[in-house]
Amino acid sequence: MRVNAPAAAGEPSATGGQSVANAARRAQIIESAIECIAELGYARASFAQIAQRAGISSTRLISYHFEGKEDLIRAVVHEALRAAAAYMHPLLQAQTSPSAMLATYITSNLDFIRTHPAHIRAVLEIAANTRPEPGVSAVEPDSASPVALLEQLFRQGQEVGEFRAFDPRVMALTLRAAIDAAVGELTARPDLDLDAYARELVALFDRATRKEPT
Amino acid sequence: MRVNAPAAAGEPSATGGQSVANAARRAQIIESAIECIAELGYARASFAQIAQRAGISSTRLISYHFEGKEDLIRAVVHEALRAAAAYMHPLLQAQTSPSAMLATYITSNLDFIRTHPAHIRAVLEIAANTRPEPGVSAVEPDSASPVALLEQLFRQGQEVGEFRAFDPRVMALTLRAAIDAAVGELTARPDLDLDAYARELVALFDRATRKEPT
Amino acid sequence: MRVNAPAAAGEPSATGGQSVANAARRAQIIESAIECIAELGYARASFAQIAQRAGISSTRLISYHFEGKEDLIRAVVHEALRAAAAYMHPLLQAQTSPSAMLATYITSNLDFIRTHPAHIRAVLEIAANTRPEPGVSAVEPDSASPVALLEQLFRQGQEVGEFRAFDPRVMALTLRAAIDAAVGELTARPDLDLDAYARELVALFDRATRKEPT
Amino acid sequence: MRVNAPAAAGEPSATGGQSVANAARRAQIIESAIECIAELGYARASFAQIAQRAGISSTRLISYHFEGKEDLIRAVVHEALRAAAAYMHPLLQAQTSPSAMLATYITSNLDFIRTHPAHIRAVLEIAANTRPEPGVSAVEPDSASPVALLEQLFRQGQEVGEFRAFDPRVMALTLRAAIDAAVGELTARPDLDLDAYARELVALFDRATRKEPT
DNA sequence: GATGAATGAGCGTTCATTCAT
DNA sequence: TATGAATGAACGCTCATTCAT
Repeated sequence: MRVNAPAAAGEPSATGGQSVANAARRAQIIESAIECIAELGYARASFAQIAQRAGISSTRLISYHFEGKEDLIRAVVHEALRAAAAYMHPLLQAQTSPSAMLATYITSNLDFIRTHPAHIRAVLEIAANTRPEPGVSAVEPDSASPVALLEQLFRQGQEVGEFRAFDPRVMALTLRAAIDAAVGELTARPDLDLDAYARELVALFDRATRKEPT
Repeated sequence: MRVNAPAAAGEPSATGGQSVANAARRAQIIESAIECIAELGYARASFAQIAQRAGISSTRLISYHFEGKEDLIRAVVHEALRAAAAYMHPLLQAQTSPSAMLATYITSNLDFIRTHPAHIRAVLEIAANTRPEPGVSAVEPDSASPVALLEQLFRQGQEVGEFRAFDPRVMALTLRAAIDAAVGELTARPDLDLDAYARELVALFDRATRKEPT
Repeated sequence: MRVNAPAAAGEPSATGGQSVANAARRAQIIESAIECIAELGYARASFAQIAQRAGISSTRLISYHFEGKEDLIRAVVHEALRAAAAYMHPLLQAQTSPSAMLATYITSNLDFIRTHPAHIRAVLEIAANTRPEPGVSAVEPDSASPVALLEQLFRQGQEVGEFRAFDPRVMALTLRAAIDAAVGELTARPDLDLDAYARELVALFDRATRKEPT
Repeated sequence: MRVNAPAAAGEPSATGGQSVANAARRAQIIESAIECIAELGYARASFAQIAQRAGISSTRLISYHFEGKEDLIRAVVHEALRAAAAYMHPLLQAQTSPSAMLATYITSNLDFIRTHPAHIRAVLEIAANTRPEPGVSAVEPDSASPVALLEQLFRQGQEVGEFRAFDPRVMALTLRAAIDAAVGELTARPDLDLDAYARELVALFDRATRKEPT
């Protein structure tokens, strides 16, 4: 008798090759989950709500395509970060200096927020509601996390002499928090001018990082 | 003649003069709630957990002293902000310039975080998990909110010519987010050097706000 | 150690001599209970609601003056029936024939309903929601119950030859039910013409009971 | 596209085509609810009691098959009235005159009471314990209510000259109340002779309605 | 690949009542 | 005579998940 099998027989696991139909269903459920979490908040985004919004008759379909709630949440975060990276990465790659990349990071991130507010809200809800198991960020496998990437950017700027001396991790945490705070503000005030917000943040972090002219 | 009193008879309401014993119990429950929320997260901080941690026999005692969960949460937020203000206010009042107040705000806030991490974590959990009813911040009556107070500080600094021209609200949101991010970092890395963190933030926001020397 | 004492020491029992202040409090609570039951229904007429409406700070005062909920309910029924009897009895006594008494019973009862709708509604709510313990009517000590009194009236009318032969108990139950149904109709349609209703019922039961003229 | 569907996904709704197994479970739960309400009274007929009597492991199964308690109660009333109508309707249709229909209504209704006492008791309990929202009978969609149907019968009898002039609504309310009172009497005295009771009521309402011979 | 049926645990809340002054 | 404080039990309801096709 099977006891501790992680996935039931006949059900697609989170990893490994799914069929095309499988993948389409998964994407549909993930999309529905993103909307639910963004709109209702993490706590109220139950399987029932997600299934209903996805036009699915039974919550069973969710547990069929995902190993459990945790698995679904992981997929939601993965999808949101993937979409953000897909939008921002090309723009960042086109920049030639760390300071230009910093400005582009802020601007393109707020652009992404404008076009994908639900994705962002969902990730923030999840991040706020998921207990970090000791030493493990629940959101990301750590080294590829947004904060780590920013840290790396700041370090590069310091190495090439464009940025002053500061703790790259503190600066990275602060920048991420600043951008995430813009999401909260946008939610509270939907008519917020994100372009102006971006310009403010660019100026703020430009002064905060730039090496003073001699 | 009172007709539609919102609170049930025989139970102390949230407002109005409680007896000493009453107030002590309330404080005990609030303290227990703060610990629970900080430790378990908002979602898992059930009445059962709170009662258990408070050494109370039944959850009924909580509903007896508070009108409902919402009322308890409100009391938790109120208590946490009150404690923070009680710690920071005297120090802020002792400063004579906006820039000095800014540095003091950051430093004293991180000091408070060090000594009252649970209070801070609880408020952040609550803020993250409470849907803001349109136009109404669930956490505070708005005008006295931490962000609004910072906004005022920045405006004063601009008026006296100490700070450069920037959007005071964006700066205020960013500073609050930066400090709150420090709480998250402290949770993930308990050995974090908060003094160093404070120095980094002071330098960061000093440069971000200060009018350039001519 | 006291175990099965029916009433706590120092507390007035339901029977026996209360002081004047005691009686006044009891009356106040009974009045409040009547209003609550009539307005909210039996199920929602909790001690909390009753105490609140009575302007009493604690439900403890109710359990102090009454042995328990059952005792309070009994007092409510007793008071309502007493008030009805006090109103109707003199009018009934003034009648000289059973048929006149029948008409007066109907008319005066609907008059009482008009002036004391809450009393009537409360009794009906209680009657509907109290399980009759085997062989015992929960509402009344039986022999003095409204139905029993009507039964006696019908029997007298038959003995003096005014009423035809019929089962007095069926007729009594039907008349009581007919009058109680008027209360329900009045609740649903507050503008109901009770005088007309009374005339209809008088005609109905006059024909139902009267011995046909030869 | 469905957006605000009231029922949770994955659970069968009260309306619409259920599967056979679904319908059977629903019927089983309804039956258990009828017995519980009839036996314990409305207030004590909790999900726990109903589930226990139905031999169901958890109350969750009830919330699974019904949208909530209100929905279950609605189903109980519907089922009871349906069963009564199914029994009485053919017999009523076979009658050719209003007065014959009146007698048949009384007789067949008491017959139904004899064979389905729990159904009747349950409906009466529900009717007594459900607050009628202003203008809306909680029990029935009004136009098809038992009282309305009787009203129509009396009106027809008046039109064909069989019944005297009286208010049809008062007569209808009185007849329904008279029959319902028989249920109460049967509960208090299980050995009641319902045939005799029916004969008494037939005679009573025959005299109450019939046009006097000239 | 998909589904209906079923489940135990937990939620916040309300209940009448008792304890201790 | 009156009261605040405290209590265990029960309520309807929602949760993610498992069983059996």
